[in-house]
Amino acid sequence: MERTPSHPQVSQFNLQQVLEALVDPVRRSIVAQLDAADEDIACGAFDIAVSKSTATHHFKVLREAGLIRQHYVGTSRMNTLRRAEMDEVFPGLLDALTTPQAQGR
Amino acid sequence: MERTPSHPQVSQFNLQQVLEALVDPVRRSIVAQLDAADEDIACGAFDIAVSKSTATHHFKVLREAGLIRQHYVGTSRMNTLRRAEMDEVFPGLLDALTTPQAQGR
DNA sequence: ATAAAAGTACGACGCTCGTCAAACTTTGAT
DNA sequence: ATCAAAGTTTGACGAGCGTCGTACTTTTAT
Repeated sequence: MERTPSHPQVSQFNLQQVLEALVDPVRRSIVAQLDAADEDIACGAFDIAVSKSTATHHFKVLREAGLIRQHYVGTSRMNTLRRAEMDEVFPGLLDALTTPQAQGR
Repeated sequence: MERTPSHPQVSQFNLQQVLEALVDPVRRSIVAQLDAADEDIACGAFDIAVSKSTATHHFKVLREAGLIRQHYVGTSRMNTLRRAEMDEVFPGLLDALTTPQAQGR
């Protein structure tokens, strides 16, 4: 188990990869839950209807796209939305997706 | 050949479908070219590196998602970006993707 | 009338993606 | 020491997507 996963730098953010991450509804739900929360959230604490191994996959895709940052606390892996960094590179993108307007569709 | 294809109404726009349309680089390129132009563009006049049948497929996906409007002029099928309508439903989304900032990544 | 131009429709093919179960690893609690 | 909790890894499977070529349709030009 890799305990210190690599995160891309802001300079490496790539639109194609970010969109591929955000096109999946489960992953978009994860992003929305992180955006709505004001604390980090453990992988197992999300409201998603998939198995643990599938969840691991989704978190990996989000992390590698630069959307979330992960770090361990005990056996739990905590997740943070890299909001400011994403906004810096793709201004307006996360706003457009986390709006209640968009959420409703 | 269907000469009057159906276009979704604004009330039917769906985020999942729009993102699935925009995640493909060829389709995003079509949207970008339409956004940059100030006139309608015929299907055959786009700078895309795929066959005609594949192009037809991409235009269909964009149309059914509500991103473009199509109408015939002779044998040519003209395409228009439904910018205002998209902005109304998903404010900021197209802006975020057509920014030179985002284009460069 | 004939032919060219512009797309469309239809299969078909490969590849990727989301999904899961099972086995494993690491940490923390008893 | 043991055991439970939380994720990860691996391999597999099925579905869907992007792609193409070929045949077809509709319109326009000759």
